[in-house]
Order: sequence, then structure tokens, then C-alpha cells
Amino acid sequence: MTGDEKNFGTCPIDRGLMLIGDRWSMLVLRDVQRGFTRYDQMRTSLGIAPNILARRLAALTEAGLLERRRYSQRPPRDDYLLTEKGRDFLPILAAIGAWGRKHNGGGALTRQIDVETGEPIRPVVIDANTGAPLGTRELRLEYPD
Amino acid sequence: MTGDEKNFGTCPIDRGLMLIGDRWSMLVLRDVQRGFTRYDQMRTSLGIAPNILARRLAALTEAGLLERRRYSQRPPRDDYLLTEKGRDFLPILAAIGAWGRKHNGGGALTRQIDVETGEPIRPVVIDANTGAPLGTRELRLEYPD
DNA sequence: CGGTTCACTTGCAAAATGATAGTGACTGAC
DNA sequence: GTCAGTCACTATCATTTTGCAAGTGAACCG
Repeated sequence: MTGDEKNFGTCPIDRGLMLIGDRWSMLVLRDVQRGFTRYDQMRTSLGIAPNILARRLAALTEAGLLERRRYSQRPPRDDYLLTEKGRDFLPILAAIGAWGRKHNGGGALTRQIDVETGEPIRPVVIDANTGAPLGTRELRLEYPD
Repeated sequence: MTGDEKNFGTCPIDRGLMLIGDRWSMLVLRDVQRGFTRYDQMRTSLGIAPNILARRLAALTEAGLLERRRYSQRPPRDDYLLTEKGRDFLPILAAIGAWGRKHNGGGALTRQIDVETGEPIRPVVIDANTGAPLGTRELRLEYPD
């Protein structure tokens, strides 16, 4: 370990970012979660250029985070739904949101409320093995053979 | 709520992504966590163009996730350290890594090991109020007044 | 048949990214 | 003291991506 070797390809973070490593993709996912599943809803909600949105939707569909579904035969119209892969990413968006609220959160911001308790959620990343929040215990990197 | 209003500015995810919404920034943060705190270590580790790395480091420093520290007077050399804001983001990188491993994880990948238990960590985002993993309970969005 | 909605596509300008070469401060070796 | 070498960039230019504005085509509604 000299500190200057490439580890492209073996890093799971990199693998994740290959599929959604840009701002618009994440915001599209957020919109779909909110129920803005149609092209025009997203376009007006995000204020994104139409060609860019079309490309992002195609990329996210290609990457398997979204799938197109025909929700109306007449007129023929599709919307975009989260796949399991896409739904699995939503907790990360919530964590980014919590971080954004803490560190860049001037003014009133939207919150996610747990319907049952009525309380705003407070997303925290823990290690499922120990139950401890990440950042509270010492970690070490292990490289593959 | 008709489904087509703009909520730019009140979304905490958006606020978060304003500060680190791109691939290189996240990979730089990852490298700093690994102990690659110097310019040339990151450049060779990431395979990034020098001008791009310089710009990312400046942006991350400007955004308050990194800070420059003079670690040698002769020759004068700086490295980049995580601020609290930057350290707070690391659990999110771990969560992205877990997602990348699950959904785009062919081949052997690096892992983070809990030093005390010797086990690989399994990052999960929970709601600190209920302790339940996100995605297991129903949520609702609340908009600010 | 004319107007409207939805979901884009096309064409072009602007901005970001990336490759390559070069610069300047310094060190350490001869 | 000069000379190769390291480190941390900057400068220049090509390529790629993004973004805006306008247009297109299918379908429906009156």
C-alpha cells in the first residue's frame, strides 16, 4: 500500500456511481418517488431541458432503475416506475437529504414524515452488524485478492 | 398539489446535491477517507486530469467539505483533510457502496471492515426515531408553509 | 377541421470535461 | 552550483455534455 495504485473497478462506490453519479438522475428518482412519474410532470417540476430529461430517463431505464409502463392505451401513454434497484436507492437519497438539511439547509425545507408516528424521519446510516452509526467505530479497507 | 409545481430550493436532497452532486467529488472524498490526502496521490489513484482534480479540490474546499493544511514547511506542501461536513458525508458513500455492490457488483470488490469485530460492515439507512430501515414504513411528504 | 395536450426530437450555442504540455518552487545528488 | 527529479499545479485546446428554443407527430376533444 504505497498510496498511488489505481483501484478503479474494484470499488463498490465507483460501481454505484457508474449507474447514477449525477445530479439530474438523482432528482429524477426523487420525483418518481414523490409520484411525479410522467415526463411532463418531471419536466415542469425539475425545470430541466426536454432533451436532457429524455436522455436521463432513457439512461435510468437502461441502467435498470426505472421501467416504462403503459398506463393508458388511448391515448397511448407511458410512465416511469421504480424497479427494485431504483427503490433500493431511495434511502440514500433520504440520507443525502438529511445531510443537505444539516449542512446547507437555510430556510424552510420539505420533510418526510413517518405516517404512523407523524414524526419527521431522521435518516442515519448504521452498520447492520453492530447497529452502530457509521463514523462511530474504526474501519479498515480490505482489498480483494 | 397538482403534481407540476417547482420545489427547487426547498428540497434538502437538492441542497445536498448542490455541494457534491458529481462523481469526481464523491470519489475525491472517498480517496481522502482512504488516506490519499495529497494531490498527486489522488491524481494517480483516480486517473483524473490534473486541471479537473484541481478544480474539484478547490470546489470541495470552497464548499467546506475539505480543508487545506500545510503539512510541510520545507518544501511547502499542503494536503486536504475532511472537515466535519465532509466526514458527515462518508456514511452516504458507504451506503452508495453497499448499493453498488448489490446492484452492480460483479467481481471482487474492496470492503470496509469493522476493526473490532473483523466483519465487513453492512451499511443500512434507518430512521433514528423508529429504528426501522427506510423503505419498510410508509412515508409522506410535508411541504413548508 | 382546428386547437390542445403530451412526449418528445432537432439544431445550435454554451459550458464542462479531458488530454497534453508546460511552469515554478523546491530538494537532493554529484 | 548545476542538474535531474518531484510535487502541485496552470494553460491551451479538442471533445463531450448540457442546455435552450423551436418544432414535430400522435391522439383527443369540440
